[in-house]
Amino acid sequence: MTSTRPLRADAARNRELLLAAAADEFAERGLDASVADIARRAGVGKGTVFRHFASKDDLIAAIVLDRVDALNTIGERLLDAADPGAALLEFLAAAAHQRQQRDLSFLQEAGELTADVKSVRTRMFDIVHALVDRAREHGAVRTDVTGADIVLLMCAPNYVTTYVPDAPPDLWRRYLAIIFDGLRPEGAHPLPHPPPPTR
Amino acid sequence: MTSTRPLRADAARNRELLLAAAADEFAERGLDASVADIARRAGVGKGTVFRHFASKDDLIAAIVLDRVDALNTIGERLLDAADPGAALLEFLAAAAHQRQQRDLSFLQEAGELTADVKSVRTRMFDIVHALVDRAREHGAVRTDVTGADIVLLMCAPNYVTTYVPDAPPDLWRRYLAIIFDGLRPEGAHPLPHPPPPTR
DNA sequence: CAACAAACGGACCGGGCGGTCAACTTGCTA
DNA sequence: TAGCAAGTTGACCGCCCGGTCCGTTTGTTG
Repeated sequence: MTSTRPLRADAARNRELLLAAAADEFAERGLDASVADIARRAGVGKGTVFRHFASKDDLIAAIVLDRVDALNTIGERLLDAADPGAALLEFLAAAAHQRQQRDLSFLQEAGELTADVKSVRTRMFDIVHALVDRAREHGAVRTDVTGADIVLLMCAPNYVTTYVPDAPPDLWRRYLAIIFDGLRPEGAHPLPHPPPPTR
Repeated sequence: MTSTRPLRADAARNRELLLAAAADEFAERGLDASVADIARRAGVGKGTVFRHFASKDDLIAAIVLDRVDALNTIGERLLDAADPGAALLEFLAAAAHQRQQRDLSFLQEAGELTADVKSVRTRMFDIVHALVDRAREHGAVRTDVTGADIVLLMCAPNYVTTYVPDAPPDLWRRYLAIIFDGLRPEGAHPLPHPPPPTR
């Protein structure tokens, strides 16, 4: 355990400024927004970025960690909701709400991951699987979809809206509704391909 | 009209090699695969790339044009199919089949587009709208989805599979089926957000 | 308030990118 | 088959990126 003494006041403030600026910049310009731009947006020098985060990937990982962790907290709370179908829907809404798809792609793409990131990811998978299992048992979701399916479909609502310029901020709700209707048992047609492994 | 005299034999061959190599490279590595890699894969020098295409964007545009055009041809053929619901599904399958989502994102993102690209795009929108209208009138698709919705959802099946490493090549069929079930009238729940404008 | 470590900032570096160019090769045609 | 335009090539250019480094500033502590 690296017993780390508390940050100096200005350093702590800058760290938060950086995280916020980076999140904004990534949301606007995608993951290849430049470190220099992020620093400028936060009002600090570029060197400061690397004082707080070992590399750009490290900065991204810090953001992802925060957000997936927040999502996990929501998910865990929903695990004993009265209506499992509504709980799953709410979880997916929460995921879409904070443009989670970039986080997800980072979680998958990044070659080797920190232990932190790995653990938060498997925890998320577990939660999704549990939510889906409960919803399925409750008859709220068709019997042939798995947790792995939902993990993949999770960021689709947000993704499709990236194609419309100046999209209204909650257009994703429309596509989440359509996709969720496709997950319901009513009117389900058999699926032509087996699900991917759980991993 | 630039009345262009026919290409020399080796030049024509190299052009095809380049288009094929670029399509492969873009499919594997995404749109920021380097021009140098594309040239190497095609077995030509880097300068040759720029003799055939004014810029990297121009090369991308040429590929997109080809593929969207091919898709349009399929779409037009499907316009007078016996079963409009099946026709729409088949169109979406054709779109997913050739990893159309990168094309789509280029069509939308690229700031200013060639007249060619613009025309092929509006033609595609028209075709999708016609397919959807027919399917809706036939009762194969819920009444509250529009052509614009389908244009957006078109590449989602492919997109979601990009997250699974070593995905089986037609895993997208599974997610197309789920999404298409969400488009059917049976068991449709009202949508919480109006559709985006047609443009 | 003195003094020191912690934090900061921006010039700087190496590398890879898209794109250019001039010397060289090659397919076509008379 | 001779000659030339069309085509090819890879070294080269300028640019921007992630990351480093060290002289300077600043919060903290006794």
